[in-house]
Amino acid sequence: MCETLRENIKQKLENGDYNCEKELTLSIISGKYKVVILWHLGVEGPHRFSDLERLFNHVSHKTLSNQLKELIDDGIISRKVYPEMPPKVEYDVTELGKTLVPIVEMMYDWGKKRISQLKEEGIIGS
Amino acid sequence: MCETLRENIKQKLENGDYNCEKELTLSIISGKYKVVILWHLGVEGPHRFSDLERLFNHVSHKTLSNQLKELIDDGIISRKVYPEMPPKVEYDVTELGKTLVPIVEMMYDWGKKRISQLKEEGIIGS
DNA sequence: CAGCATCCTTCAAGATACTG
DNA sequence: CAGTATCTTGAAGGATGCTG
Repeated sequence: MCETLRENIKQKLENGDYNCEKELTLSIISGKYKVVILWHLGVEGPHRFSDLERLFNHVSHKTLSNQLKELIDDGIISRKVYPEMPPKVEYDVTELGKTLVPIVEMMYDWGKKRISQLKEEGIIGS
Repeated sequence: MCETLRENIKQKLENGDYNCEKELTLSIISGKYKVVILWHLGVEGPHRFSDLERLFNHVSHKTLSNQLKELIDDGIISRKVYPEMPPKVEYDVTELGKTLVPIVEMMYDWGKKRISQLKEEGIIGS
């Protein structure tokens, strides 16, 4: 739902085709790992590529790489390369990205509460 | 990104496989029209199927129908049928759904601000 | 009016292999 | 270590037609 939804929204914006305010936000955070990436960077600070890779057990290089690239394109995170061998790259949230973190945190809190509820109702195991 | 991502998350929850708090929230609001549906129902009140259809110029019956069904499954919105001819069906947010509306509103506000910024920077037309 | 069934398109994400 | 390139696939979403 990413590359093209994102492109799509951008085009709609360029055409002044609204109803998009929320779609824009959604288009930025939609993507299997983006919210979680943002949460870790926003709450815990900068991470290296391999750190992020470890956080998501089964993500492929390419997928993680793409998600990061899109977040960079959208101005949400930054990429800092240390000229070393072996290479070291750190990702961090930008100023713009920081304004998005509260939303991610609310999503986190909501999800946590919802999971507790579901457990109390016996719908999911504890 | 919906039906199966959603199923996937549910299974992960059942297995106690975490990292999911935010994924749960995202899995519920991901879907091309869900955030916008939620916003309209949450902010403006109940809507009929055809009202919603009119809000999204190019949505197909099936797609809208699916999005609504999934939101109902997740307990976010309710469906009320009036026994009339022709049929009348109203959708509204549930109590649970109401707790999600603030997040949607924040997404709306963030998107609006971001769009203004982009306009000021001359990146998109006004 | 509301919505289901069927078929079809397209695109996000995975697998795998290679590079500075 | 941190990527890119290519190829494949599964599933979200669209189009169309039928029904109570």
